[in-house]
Amino acid sequence: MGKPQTRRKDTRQRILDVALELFLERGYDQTSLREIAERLEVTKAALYYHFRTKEDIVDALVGGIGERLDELIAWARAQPTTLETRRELLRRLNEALEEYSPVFQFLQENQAALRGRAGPKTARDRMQALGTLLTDPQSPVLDRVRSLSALFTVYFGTFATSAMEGTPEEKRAALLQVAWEQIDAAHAAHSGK
Amino acid sequence: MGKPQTRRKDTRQRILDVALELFLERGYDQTSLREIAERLEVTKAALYYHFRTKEDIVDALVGGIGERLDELIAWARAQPTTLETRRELLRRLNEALEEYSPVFQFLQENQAALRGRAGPKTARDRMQALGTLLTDPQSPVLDRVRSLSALFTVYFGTFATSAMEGTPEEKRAALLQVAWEQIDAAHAAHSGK
Amino acid sequence: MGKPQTRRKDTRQRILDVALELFLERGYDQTSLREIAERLEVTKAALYYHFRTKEDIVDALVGGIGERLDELIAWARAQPTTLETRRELLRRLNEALEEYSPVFQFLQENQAALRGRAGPKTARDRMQALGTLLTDPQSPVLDRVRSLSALFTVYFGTFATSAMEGTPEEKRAALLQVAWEQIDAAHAAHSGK
Amino acid sequence: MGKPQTRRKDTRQRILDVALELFLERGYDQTSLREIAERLEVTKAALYYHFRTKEDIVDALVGGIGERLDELIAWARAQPTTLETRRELLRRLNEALEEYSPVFQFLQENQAALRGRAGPKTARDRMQALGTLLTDPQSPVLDRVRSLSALFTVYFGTFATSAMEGTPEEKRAALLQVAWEQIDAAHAAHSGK
DNA sequence: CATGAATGAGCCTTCATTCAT
DNA sequence: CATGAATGAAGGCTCATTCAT
Repeated sequence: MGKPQTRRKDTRQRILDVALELFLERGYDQTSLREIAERLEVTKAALYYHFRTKEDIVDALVGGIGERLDELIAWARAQPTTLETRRELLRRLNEALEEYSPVFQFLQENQAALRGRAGPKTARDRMQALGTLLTDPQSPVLDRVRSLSALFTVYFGTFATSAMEGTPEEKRAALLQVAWEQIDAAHAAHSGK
Repeated sequence: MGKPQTRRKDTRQRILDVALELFLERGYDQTSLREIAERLEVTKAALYYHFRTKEDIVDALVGGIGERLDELIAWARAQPTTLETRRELLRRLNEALEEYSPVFQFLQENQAALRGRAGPKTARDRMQALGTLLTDPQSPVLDRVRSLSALFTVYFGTFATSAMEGTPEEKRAALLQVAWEQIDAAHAAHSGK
Repeated sequence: MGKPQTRRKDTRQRILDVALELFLERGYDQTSLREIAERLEVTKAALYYHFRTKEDIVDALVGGIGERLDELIAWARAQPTTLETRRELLRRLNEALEEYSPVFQFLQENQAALRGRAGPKTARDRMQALGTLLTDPQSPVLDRVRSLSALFTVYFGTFATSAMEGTPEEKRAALLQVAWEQIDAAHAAHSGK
Repeated sequence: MGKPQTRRKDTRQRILDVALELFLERGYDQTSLREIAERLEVTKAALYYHFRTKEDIVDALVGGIGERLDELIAWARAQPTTLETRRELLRRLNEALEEYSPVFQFLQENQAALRGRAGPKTARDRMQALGTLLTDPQSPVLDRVRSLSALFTVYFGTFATSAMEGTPEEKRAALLQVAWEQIDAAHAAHSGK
């Protein structure tokens, strides 16, 4: 009754939350399981009851996002490669990025630390897949760069605008509009020929 | 007495080369001084003759780039804030990025690992300074995003296009043109008012 | 009410079987309770329902054999110290060894790991007791070695001949005959004087 | 001047000595590197300067003995398979065993703990090779057991007689004589046919 | 210039064990 | 009977760093 000895059911989720928190604060390699355990006020061994290794924590953290993007890619592949599809793809990508924002930031900032693991390898593949879906393969370099630029705008802009003034909706709309202008331009030049 | 004995092409530089190589291959935190020493076929202690700490190696690696960018920022600040200045700023930024390409990649991929160190803190500051120099502070969100997008295009495009087909010159030109279009648009909307 | 429900052939015995199996495969110290539980498809905690500690499992495993040998020793002590008694002692020892063969092998291969535990201390005592029963204390070194050799022949031969060709009966008979020849020789020299 | 800070040259050998000492006292698995380091009054990390892993310590410990036995086996193979050769083989084996007595005891008592390592696999092979060299392959089971028994006598007797009264020379002579009688018997029966 | 030897801190991981349910 | 969750202790190992030579 004195101590909060509640056998919490959601320890697993709490571990993930705190881990992400610390990974963002101090970086993956510099975050030890001891620190995670301490902030949770459990022992290191408790973490190992829920996750077999430190990497497993990362996997659980980034797992959802992978599926989310794969769905997105699958959806885009099933659509006709029209300008409209591409606009919608960027919109959905922005949506996904905002939903998983902290995890994306974690992946972004810890690329090197996670190299060799399962996650990031496919992360790069996914970025590439998205790039391909936004570009016509036979289009000139200039248009391919425009498409790439649109992707960057949505991808990095989602994080970079967080410090910018303005309402989230306003910024989001601006991001999408700019990205759209870029694929519009890529498309126009190419199909107008 | 004039020149150093150049026994093996300057050990200090060889250390930096190998360190960067390994930092890019395996990440900063996952690269131990032992590995660097082994690849160089010297002892760990030898590294300590040339650098006081592991961080000192990073500092030496990213030192030049910092000055380079600071010069760039200083130059831009000394210019009138015209469209032409901004175009030239992007051009020079692209030049700097290509010159220091591997170091930039290292900084990019190891953000989290280097957090808290001297380098990256100012790195973020510099990115921000560049962003500010490309935007008019009182311009609407949409234009600020356009400028940001121009910066991303040059910044990330320099790395991302390395796998793309086309000659380096061609890709470089395309990158700059796309970035220019974006600040042009930002500028036009704003000044046309 | 009479018989236990024998739900799955007596869990306690299954634990012992699997434990012995694993102790032989991987060694006592290298076998964790987790492994035992996993192979049994129960939880670790279930083991603790049946055995208070890991050592208790060992004790249950080697318990029977201890009593068996103690009986053997008690029997031999109650007999006159004749050649015939010694022959019969070796025969019964061989019988016991074959009956408990895997447990003996376990004890044999894990002597060091079990040191300090209850079992093996007395195991050594028993070996010594057997040695004493096969030798006349005042006999010359040579004859004492002969008796020791007879003991080794039965003791280690039981395991060592398992890979040898021939029927078990044949090998067993050979083992005993050789051991007998040795105590015969020890006896003859001594009593013939 | 106060503390014995002498940078001792022979730390590597001291590690091996203390390791063997502790492995014999408490068993391989139950001896931690911390304990070895403490008894040596150095840090654990110092051990790792001299040996890459705990297993490497074992390898260094049992390395010499392997070569010793391989030489012995090679020598025996180069001789004619006469009774005289076999006698001499047993004599030399006894010599080797006494020379490396503690290491043999360590291998003997920690068989299970060392399973899967390099050492013991070949240890078993060597025992078998010695067994083969002492027996004629086509001889009857009884004679093969006699040869095996001779091997046991020398092999285990070397350790088992350490507690027995009598001078070392006396015991050694007795051991060899008993072993010889056994191969003599094996040989006589076989060649007398 | 450079090395061999060593340290102190810390890391990830595993283990035997406990206990409320 | 049995489990899910957790603990405390310890283990093997690696790392950045130091220093006498």
